[in-house]
Amino acid sequence: MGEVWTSVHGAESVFIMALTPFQLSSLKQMPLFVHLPDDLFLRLTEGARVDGVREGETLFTQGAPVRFVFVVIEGWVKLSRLSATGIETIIQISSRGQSFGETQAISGMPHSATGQAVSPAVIARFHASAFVNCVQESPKMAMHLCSATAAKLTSLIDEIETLKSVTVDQRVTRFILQLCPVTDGACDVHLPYGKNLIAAHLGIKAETLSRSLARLRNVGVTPGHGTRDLHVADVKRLRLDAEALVGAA
Amino acid sequence: MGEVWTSVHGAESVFIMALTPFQLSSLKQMPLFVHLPDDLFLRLTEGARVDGVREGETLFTQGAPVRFVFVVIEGWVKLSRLSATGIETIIQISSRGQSFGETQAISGMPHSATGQAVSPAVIARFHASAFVNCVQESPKMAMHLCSATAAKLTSLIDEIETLKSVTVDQRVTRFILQLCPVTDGACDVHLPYGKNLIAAHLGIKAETLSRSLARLRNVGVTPGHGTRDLHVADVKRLRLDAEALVGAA
DNA sequence: CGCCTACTTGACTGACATCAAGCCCGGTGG
DNA sequence: CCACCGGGCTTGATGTCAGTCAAGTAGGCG
Repeated sequence: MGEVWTSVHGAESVFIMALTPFQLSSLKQMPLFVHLPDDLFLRLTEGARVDGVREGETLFTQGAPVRFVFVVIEGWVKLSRLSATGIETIIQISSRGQSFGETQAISGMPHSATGQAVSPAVIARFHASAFVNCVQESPKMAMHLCSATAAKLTSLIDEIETLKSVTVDQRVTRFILQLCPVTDGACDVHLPYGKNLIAAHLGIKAETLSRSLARLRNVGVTPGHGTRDLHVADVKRLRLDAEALVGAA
Repeated sequence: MGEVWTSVHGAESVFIMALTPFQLSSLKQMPLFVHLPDDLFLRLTEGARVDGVREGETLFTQGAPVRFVFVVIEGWVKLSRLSATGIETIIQISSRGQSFGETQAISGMPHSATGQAVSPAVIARFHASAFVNCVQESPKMAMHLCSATAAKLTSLIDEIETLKSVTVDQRVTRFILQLCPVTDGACDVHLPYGKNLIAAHLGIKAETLSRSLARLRNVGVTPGHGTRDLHVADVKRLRLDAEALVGAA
């Protein structure tokens, strides 16, 4: 799948005005659209476009009116907020299948955060008005939108719980566990973006992350080949260790 | 308005099976229902009930299937989570107009947190199935549900930002500012629940809250008559001071 | 090959938690 | 009205963990 997008990847903001059948079928698999009737889906995608965006490119800005609904197809997008005094807080880092702006498009609220690519990415965008029409005409679409939003709410609640009640080592461990492709045994994981960004995402400083990773060597998390690669000796054990640390806190 | 509910307040879980006109009109004003067509609203409230609940009463439990959609009419409800090791994390403390379970009712997910009254309260509850029907039949209702959810998302994002980037004194200040009935000049505020709970809500310990309040005396926040009363010398100045503290961080 | 940036490591500081008294207020009973 | 308790709140002393500042190292890209 990735290779088909590669041509887009390399280019700088290549705009594809007419979606290829492959792009359409990819989009259709996104959580927001899986159960959408075909006719509505086709109408929705008529004004849509898919583009490759460069790392660092800003998709939308906190406080700006919602003109598009975005769906991440490939790559990583950072959701962040800038406080009055210029301090950036990372709310979430999202990838494949995540969408932005749907709820605001409906409610007419402005974007509540800024979205920025933190890797080369492929992003689909729909006109907000088309999206709203689609929801208005299809109760089914509305229901799925609600479901998608519920999932978002849950993930934010998780985030709050993590921030409030979990030590640094645990947060780092959870983050690594999320990246593990298996639930048992050994595996290698590749960090999807730089350590500075990971640290910010976890609500800590890069130095602290570094120290934490050093401590985690005791529980079988060792550096891999590159600086962005880790080796986990035993995923299941790591999960258990993470729980144990909670008890200690 | 409060006085009409008082009779309910005093009683222990008095169930009112048929809603009074007054209760209906109160409910109609809740964010979730404001723009709902009258006929749908009436159908929705047919199986609904409004009850007075005692302090400490649990409305729903994390992980349990969603049987009702709740709306807080009076009082305070604590949303919390219990980790595997028995540590409670407070997600939010909600009051008048807040609702729970709507999105989960739609998506079929279980409750993602536990809801418990932390003061005597008046709560409306609707059968989840009736609620879902209502949404299915009314795209308008679906839209408003999305709006309500968007507001929730935003408030959780605020919470995350606060937890990640704001000092204790600031969090305490923000909390007090939320309670101020005016935006300018002096005022008295009454803390809606105990300091232990407030501290947990702010993600700190009771001792830390106490010390923070002591420090805030320098910016015009002084103890009032009771232990749950505070006097704010100048709300506007307090707001400015809160910003200033951000810069220092 | 060399630079530049990202990452690591160390020493120090500071903020919040923890542990431990003590205080104050609200309630109860004399 | 006062004496007395009890729990929530406050205050102090100390510990711990993460942030800060600063130096050094290594990996990646030209």
